[in-house]
Amino acid sequence: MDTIVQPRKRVQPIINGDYRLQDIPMFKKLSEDEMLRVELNSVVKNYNKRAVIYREGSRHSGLYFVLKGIVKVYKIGGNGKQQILKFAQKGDVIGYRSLLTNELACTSAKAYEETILYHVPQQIVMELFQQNWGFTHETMKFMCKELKESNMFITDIAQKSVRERAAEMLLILKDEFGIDSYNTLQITITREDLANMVGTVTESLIRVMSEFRNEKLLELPGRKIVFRDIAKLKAIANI
Amino acid sequence: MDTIVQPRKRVQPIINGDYRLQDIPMFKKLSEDEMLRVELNSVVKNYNKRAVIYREGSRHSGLYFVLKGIVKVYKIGGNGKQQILKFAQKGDVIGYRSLLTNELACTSAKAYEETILYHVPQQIVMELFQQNWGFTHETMKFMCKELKESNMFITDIAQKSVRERAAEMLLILKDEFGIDSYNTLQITITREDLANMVGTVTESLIRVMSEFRNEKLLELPGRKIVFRDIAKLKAIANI
DNA sequence: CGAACTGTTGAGAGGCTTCAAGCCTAGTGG
DNA sequence: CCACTAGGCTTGAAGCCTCTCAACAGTTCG
Repeated sequence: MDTIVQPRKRVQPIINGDYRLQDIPMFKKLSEDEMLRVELNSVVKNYNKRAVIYREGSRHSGLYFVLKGIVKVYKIGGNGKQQILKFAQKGDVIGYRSLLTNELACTSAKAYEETILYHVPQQIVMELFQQNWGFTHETMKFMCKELKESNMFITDIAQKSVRERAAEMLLILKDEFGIDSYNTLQITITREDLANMVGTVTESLIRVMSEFRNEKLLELPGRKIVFRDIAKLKAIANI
Repeated sequence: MDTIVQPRKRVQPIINGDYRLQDIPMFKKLSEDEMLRVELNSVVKNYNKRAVIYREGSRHSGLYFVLKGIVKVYKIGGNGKQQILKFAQKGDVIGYRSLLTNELACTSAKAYEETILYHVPQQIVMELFQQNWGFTHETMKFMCKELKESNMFITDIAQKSVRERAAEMLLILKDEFGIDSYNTLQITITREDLANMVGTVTESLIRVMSEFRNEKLLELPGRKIVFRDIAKLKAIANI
């Protein structure tokens, strides 16, 4: 953890067009010196599809920034069923809760497709928090965003029907991952995982999706999801 | 907002045994000078039972620390039904999300009984964040605690039955507000609000409570809730 | 090519909500 | 201080939504 410059260790992302550290809001706040200190002490990690990043109840240190790919963050309920809390993608941060509280992880994280993470060790992050308010503020804002989303989700799941929640979740995925020029959702997700996001069982989710297809709101070729009538979906979602 | 000492404005709480600023974890991290600056610029506010502190969609600035009483924090769903997100009590902070993001409030807060809050204006809080890492860290840890609780609640509400969630919520209230020597819960809460916490309708919550009474797990004299068999409640809650 | 996983539909059961009616209590005003 | 009234509490009945169980089709990947 010394501060001697070690050019060999200089990481690729800063120069690679596909995934640049500068794209991450928190890193924009760092000075050149601070950025160098981060780069000298951080590691780029590659994960295959379905590889576990960390597991509920385990100890892990530092922050993980998503440079590329998608990470599924979830909890296992008492009956062994997954509840998906979010899909983190490029620019998102995971693992900050354990870092700040020194507690064991309360969620699990798994690569949902080929994923590249940037791991910054605990000591470096804590240094940045103490010396760079802009970095800290961005982190706090990110936490606030997640808290707001959690509060909305709690209210929805407690009060809306499966049909309403499914419509809403599809629209959320659309906003987060986008659609192509044919209105095809840009994330491939299994029915089971969709159900685990919505908070229902696979069969119920499939029935609702079939309803949406029959009502010409969606097309469902293979595992793709194509939006046909976003306005009506919004009306159903009640947002 | 000048820094001239104004002894007249020195607030009571610091010396009143009932509610002392020193009891709030974040304030423990402040230097004497910082504490004085806070005191010179903050206001003690009293709220009657049912008084609104802030409303969803409104703008409010600064942090509210609970010195005494209980604050109900909730959201209104699409159908107008309340979802209670938490009961804040002595030592808790509310309103930090709007402060950090400069967005409108995404929840409402109401005094649940006679309540005393300590309001610290935005500028002062932001100064403290920038100059005192201990204060900032405590705030972040508080946010992490709420995020963890949100994640657990999402998983529970998505996967557990009303009966399980009701048992769990009673145990959470017991841990947060305590019981007296007769095992009586130290918060008086209406059935409707209990239902709004659990995420169900009043009638369903009442039916479950009646079951618990018939099974000798609870006694329900008037509006009091007396615990008779905490072990069995834990078994039902599945925790 | 076959095994394992994913997707789909049907039937049935049961948990939860809705609607309705009446009782109880806490707080208010005379 | 007491009567009154509004709001909180409770139970019943009916029906819908969602889950469970089961069977089978389609897909993916070693």
